[in-house]
Order: sequence, then structure tokens, then C-alpha cells
Amino acid sequence: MAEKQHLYLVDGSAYIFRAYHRLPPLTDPEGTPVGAVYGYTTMLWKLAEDLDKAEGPTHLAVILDKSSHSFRNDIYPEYKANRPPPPDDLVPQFPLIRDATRAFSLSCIEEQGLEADDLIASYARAAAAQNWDVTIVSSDKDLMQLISEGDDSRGRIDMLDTMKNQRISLPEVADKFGVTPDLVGDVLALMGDSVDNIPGIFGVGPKTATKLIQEHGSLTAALDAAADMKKSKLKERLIEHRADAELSRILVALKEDCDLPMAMDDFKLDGVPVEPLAAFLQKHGFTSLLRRLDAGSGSPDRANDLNPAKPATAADVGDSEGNRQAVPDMPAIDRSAYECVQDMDTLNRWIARCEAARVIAVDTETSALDSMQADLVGISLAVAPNEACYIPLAHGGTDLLAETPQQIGLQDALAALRPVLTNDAILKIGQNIKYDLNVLARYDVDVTPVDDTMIISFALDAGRGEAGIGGGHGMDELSVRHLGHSPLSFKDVCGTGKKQIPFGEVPLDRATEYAAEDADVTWRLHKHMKPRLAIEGGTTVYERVDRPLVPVVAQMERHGIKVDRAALSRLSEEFATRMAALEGEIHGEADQEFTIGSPKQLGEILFDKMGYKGGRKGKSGQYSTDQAMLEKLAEQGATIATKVLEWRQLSKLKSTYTDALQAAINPKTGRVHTSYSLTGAQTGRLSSTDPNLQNIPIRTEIGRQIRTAFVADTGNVLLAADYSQIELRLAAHMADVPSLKEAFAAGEDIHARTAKEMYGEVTRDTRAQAKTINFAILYGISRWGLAGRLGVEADEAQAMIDRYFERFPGIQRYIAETLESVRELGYSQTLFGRKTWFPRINSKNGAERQGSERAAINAPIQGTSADIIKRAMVRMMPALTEADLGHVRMLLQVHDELVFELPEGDVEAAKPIIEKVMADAAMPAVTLDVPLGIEIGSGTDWGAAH
DNA sequence: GATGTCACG
DNA sequence: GACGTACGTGACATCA
Repeated sequence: MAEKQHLYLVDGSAYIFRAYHRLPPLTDPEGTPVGAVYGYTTMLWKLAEDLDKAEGPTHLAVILDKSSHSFRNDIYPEYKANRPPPPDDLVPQFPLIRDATRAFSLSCIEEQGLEADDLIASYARAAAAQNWDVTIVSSDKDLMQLISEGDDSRGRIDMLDTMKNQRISLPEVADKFGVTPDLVGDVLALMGDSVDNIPGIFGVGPKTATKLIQEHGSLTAALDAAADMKKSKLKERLIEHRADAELSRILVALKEDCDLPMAMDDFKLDGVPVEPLAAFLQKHGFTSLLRRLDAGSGSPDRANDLNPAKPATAADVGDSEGNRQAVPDMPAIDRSAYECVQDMDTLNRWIARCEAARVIAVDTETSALDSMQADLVGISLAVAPNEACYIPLAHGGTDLLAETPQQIGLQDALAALRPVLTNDAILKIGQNIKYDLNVLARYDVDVTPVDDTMIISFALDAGRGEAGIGGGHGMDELSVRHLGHSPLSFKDVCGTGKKQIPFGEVPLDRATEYAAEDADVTWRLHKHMKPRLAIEGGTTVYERVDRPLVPVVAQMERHGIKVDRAALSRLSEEFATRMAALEGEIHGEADQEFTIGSPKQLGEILFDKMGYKGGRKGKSGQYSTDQAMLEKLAEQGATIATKVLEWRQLSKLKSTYTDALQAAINPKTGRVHTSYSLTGAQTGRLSSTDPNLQNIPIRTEIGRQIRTAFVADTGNVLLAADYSQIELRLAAHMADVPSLKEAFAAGEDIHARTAKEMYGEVTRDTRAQAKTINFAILYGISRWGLAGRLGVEADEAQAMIDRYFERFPGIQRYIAETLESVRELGYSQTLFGRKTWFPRINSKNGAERQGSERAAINAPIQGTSADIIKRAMVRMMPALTEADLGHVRMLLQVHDELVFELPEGDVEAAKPIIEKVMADAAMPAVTLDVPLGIEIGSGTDWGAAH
């Protein structure tokens, strides 16, 4: 029986616009811009790879727009009239798209007077009618009208968004439009489309459009129903703009009966001849693809297609993500090449290889995830691609019945490895090496010097991920992205859930494959990514800030901080008692028992049963019961709301702090050891987990009690030093605002100064408003956001923003310049050169784009602040040691604050040193126009140190 | 696993 | 005009 035919229709024109905006401005050896062409080529490559797959194409054609004029312009001259002309460096790429298509020996269809959408629609319907399956390669929402399931005699039609690697079929359409494909046109006609200049109904967006069609079943029915609606803006608009909607319906309809310029059978795929493709790749300098082609085809006279024998790799996907460095030539991963080291002679041979290699990857395998509790189970090393080994040290130890495999004694092995691991001339590469540093430090091995592929990736690509692709810096992700290889996963080896076994019980052959592969992959990633630092300008931040910070933070984690278990326990009990009392009162007011902690149940009690006013929200259809809402209800006199608020606060404090922190005390050290992530925050800040010690309560009196449970060891005190208003100071410097700079130089109250500038006088009210506005500026302002915060109308908020910009003109310029630069380059930068990428800064989705804009305004400020405190952290211990204060311990970092533990008698000596290191941390790389103010306090607990 | 909520800078 | 309109995080409880 013949296989079912599957036609792929590639929406080429739409694709190149997206590729153009997503890719860096590459040029070929002749200087012709080819960024979009490159993206297009890699996409065709990926499609060609799927040739033999179940869902892959048997037939394929590329459809292009021939001209900007179509029959729609005859109906409606304004159609697509507000489109800007394509960018200058995109224009010359249009003809190259056809070249690329031809290079793959694919058919290219375009017709005068017809848009690509119409040709796609006509081919799709025709193919489905003769029972072919159809996949439209596009993400254009107009084309979603065509999607259908198919049946015995009709093929199915779906879509594929190659950039998001997402199939779009009925469920996705339902998610997006809330209706079936045959009604998508009706929804589109109501909402209009600003890009194509389709009017729709003024004031109706996607939400409203969907709702109307869902309720009434069709556009006509919805428009007819307007007359009977209760009086509203919407009603007026539906009636007034009825003609617009009807015109829009015609414009969004796809013409499904065009003459087909070429027979579908001609689209048959028979492999891709190598020669023309190679010539094309060569001409435009797409070397990584060219190499793949060579590798895949073996000898040129043998295989002559691009079949999955050698898939185009994620190296190419990586390139399409903007990583311009080609993958260095490395042999494919071969797990059978790894060696399991079970005797001293073999280990000594590997040690010699490490000494010769000078650059080695190291990975430790342990019994747990927590580096402060985990026991060492084995170590793997890699010295070159496929040259890797695993040294088991504690396998079979926990399962008494199993025979313990032969392995070198742990102490003997560490003694032999120590010279390598501590040798200044041998670079140790790790993926998240802070973990290995902490584990090995507990066995008295201080590993140095180190490089970290996770942090290198962060320096290069922070923020670069997109929904569905993943932009993380984990090893598996990096390996797939840069090496085109999926390493064995931990769960492949150890299982998952109840069946999970400790790594020490994994058989040695399997353990060797897994562990040595991790070291091998890490080594390769380093080889691939490290050179990019210099090329892409990441060296300074990586070498001067993040890399030296790794051992510093590792040391802080190992120090941990003492918490007073008894004090936490007392608080827990106190909270529990008060919660129980509140619970009774709340149930009494509700006249029934329910789960107060369930927002769903609480919402139903408050709004359905008790009848308070408040709206539903979101797609989940749940009532909002958050703090703001409950406070509103409390103002209306709802005592139950006040009680729920108090209950919530206690519940939060108890579960997240007083209970959890007791459980987090390490039984061996008696202290709490957080884990800091150096790649957790896109802006360059650290984040803290397990437990998070960066969000210990301080803002309320009751929460503050928890801080007092963080205590100094006997005879010591805690010293807290924080930067005062650092982000506002940086904003004053970066935006060059004279009056703010003067105020900081003079040590004035900055919010008061702002109030004076804005309102002419400083009162409690104007100062509070000024403070809100100052923060709004840092976070990327919008009139609605400010209005919401200040409780004023948007107009009034806008007037305040205007006033602010007038008084502090540099701010407006800073915002404009920052956005302009991010739109052009794709990333923002801190004063020290740290990049954060914003792939959605030019998104057509307004909410998404504006969200990116706000984040992009904030990132340089928040990121510079992070750079500064990190520089201070790197310099801190050397400076203290210099002053014979090497025994002072730096314990915590909370974004703008450092916490130390030291003998009470040393406080006065340490203060000026800590202050100076922090205040001077930007120098000499950057000289700020504003002083960095430091506030220092000390006491026997963290609360008292503030 | 997603969602809602809330702790911090 | 929508987006319950601010930036950056992590943890917990509930519920499907």
C-alpha cells in the first residue's frame, strides 16, 4: 500500500521577515547581508531532514508573495497601506531566498496579484481534497482558518512554526482564538489587524472578539445581536462600525480556489542533490552547514541527499540563534571510548594525561543534590573529545547484598588527584563547578583555577531563550544547542520517582558512560564557547567579575549562617495558635468551614456566598483574592477580609520561614547553607535557593522577628553593610541628571529632593509620591502603572511623568537611547559590559513587546548594581586579609547588602575596610559621577545589625 | 505541573 | 486598545 502523501507548504515571505528580525546582521564574504537568508536556509535544512520521518514531507513547495498589490487592494485601497518599506539590508536578500530554494532543488511558487496566503490556501484545500495531509510552515494567524482534522477521504491540515518548533492544530487554534478554524475569520474580522491595516471594530481586541463569536456563533449573528445588547460602548461600536467588520471579513477570507500554477505531483521530494547546495553554501560562507553537508554525504558519488543519516545539527540551530562561531571540528561523541578507572596504575596514566593536556574537564558524582550533604561517589575527567574516564570511588556501598566492585580507595584516589586539581597550571573546567568545589572542599581539596561553562554561557547568552526553545544554561540544553547531542540524562541512568537509585548503585559500565560523557561534553562546550567571549565582548565581565566570584560564593555557601532553632520554634507555635483562632472566626463569619488557603474556595465564599463585589479574572475564571483585593474589601467593612489577610501573613511566615528554616539546618554544621545561583537572574543578579535567604522578612514588625533568629556564633556579631539607594544613584549617573547627582553628592534625601523639583514643596504626601515615581522610572514607567500605584487617573499620572521628564531631562533621553540600542543590537549592557538579550523587543505582540521594553530599561541599572556588589565581593577577603582580618567571614549577599560574621572586638577595624571596598567597587573600570553610600550596622542578630 | 499568592531587593 | 500594566527573583499551598 502506498504511503500517504504529505505536502508541506512553506510560507517563505513571512518567514524571512521573522528571520530578519531574529538574527544578527550577518554578511557573506562579499559583504551582502545574509542574516535572513541564513535563517531561511537552516529552516529548509531542518525540513529536509524530516523527509523520512512519520510526520515529514513527501512533497514540498515554497510559496512567496510576488508583489504588494493584490485583489484586496482593489476592494480596499488602504489594505496593508501602513506597512513600512522593508529595511534596506533586507531588500537584497529577497532574490537570494529564491536562490536558496533552488539550491535545495525545491519548487518556488509565486503569482502576480495573489498573496502567498491565497496560494497556500488553494493548494492546501486541493491537496486535502485528494486525501493528502498538509502542513503549512508558517505562524500566520490568518492561515489558521485552514486547519482541519481530516477524515477517511480528506487529508488533515495543520501548521508548523519552525521558530518555536511547534505544531499548530485544532487545540492550538482553540487556545488562541477560542473557536474552531471556520470561525477564526469571524474573530479576525472583529478584532482587525493593525499590521495589515484591517479595520475590524474600533475598540474590540482579541478577547472581546472571541467572546462575541463564542456567544453568538458567527460574525453576522454578533452584529445582529448588537441592537438588543444593553447600553454600552461596545454596543455603540458594533452598530456604528458594522460596515468595517463586514469589509474586514472579506479581507481576511482566504481565496481558496486560485488556479494552481504548478501541479502538486511536481513537488515530490527525491532527496536533495548535493552539488548546487554546496555551491550555494560556499558562495555565502555558510561554513558550518557546508561541513555538515560534507559529513553527511560521505563520498560525493554515494549518498546524494540530506537524509537523517547525519542530521543537520543543533550546531546549526545554535547558529540560527545567533552564535556565529562555528563548532570546532570534533569527532562525534562515542561513549564506548570512555574508560573506567579501577586501579592506581590506570589512574596514574590519566593523571599524566591531565598534566599534558593542561585544560581538563572535571565532574563529580555524588549521593545527593545538596553540595553540603552529598558524599563523593566518583570523579570523571576529560582531556580531549572522547578522551574521558570515570573513577568510581564509592560504588556499591549502600546495597549490602550487591558485590562491591573493584575501585580505588577514596582517600588514595584523592591524594593522587590533588596535585592535578590544585595545580595552577592546569585549568579545571566544570559545568556549575561551584557544586564540585564545595563537595571537594569538604574532602580538603581546594580546586583551582577553574572555568565554568554554565557561567560562560550566561555571559554570552543571558536572556536569549525563547518560549519553546529554551534559553537555559544547563548542560543538556547547552549540549543540544551547541553540539547537537543529547547526553544521557540522570534519569536514564538512575531512574525516577520511587524506582530511583543512588548513583553509587549504578553498574560501573553504565556509570562510566554517563559520568565520563558529562566531562566530555563539558570539555567540548568549553572549546566551543570560550572563544566566543572575546569575539562577542564577554571577556571582561566573565574574567573580572563572574569567574573570580565562583570560589568566593562557594566559600560563603560553606560558611552558612547560624539560626536559633528554639526561637523559630517558638514563633511557629505562636503563629499556629493565632492562626487557629483566626480560622475559627473566619469560618464563623462565612458560616461554614472551608480551606482558607485555597484562593478558589475563598473567592467563592467572598463573592458568591457573601456577595461582596469583585470581578472574575484570567482564563482560569477564578476570582482574584490577592492582597490588593482583600484590602479593598476590608475598606468596605468586610472584617472577614482583614482576618484572612492576617491569617495569610501568618501562614506565609510559618510555612516559608519559621518551619522551613528549622528543617534547613544542616545536621553536621548546625547552620543553614543556601545555594546561590550565578546564572539565575537575567540581569546578572545572584539568586538564592534551598533555602532562599534573600527574601527573609523585614518590612513588617511581625516578619522582622524572623530576622532576629539569624544569629552570630558565640562571641561574634553579625555586620550588615548595604548600598544606599544604589539603583537611583546609578540612574542619576547613567542618565546624567545634574540635579539628582548634586543631591546625592550633597547627601540629601533623594525622594525629598525629587518632591521639591516636582511639586515645589516637600510634604509627607509629595515625598511619598516622588518615591513612587522614582521607582517607577527604574522599572520602566507606564502611565497606567503609575496611576494604579498612586490611585490617580492615567491622565494625571501622565502629567506627572511629563513633569518628571521636564525636571530631569536626562531620564527621558536615557530611556529612548536604551530602547533604540536594544532594538538594534538585541541586547542591553551594563556599565561593565554585561549583556542581557531581549529577543522579544521587536515583537508584534504589544504586551510582550512593552514588557520587554520595561525590562530593557531596568536591566542596565539592576545589572550594573549587581556588577558592582560582585566586584566588591571578589575584593573583600583579600582586603580584609591584608588588614589581618582574614578570619572575618562573609556569609550572605542580598542584592545590595553583604552580611559578615566576626568577633565583636574586630567590628571597628573591619567597618572602614568593608565600607571602602564597597564604595570603590566600580573603580577603576568605571568612575561614577555619584558617590556610593554605604550603611553599616552590627549586632548579635541580623535584625539588630540593621 | 500549573496557578495564585507573597516574601525580598 | 489590550495587558487586571512597574523590574528582578524563589517557595509554598492547592488543585487538576
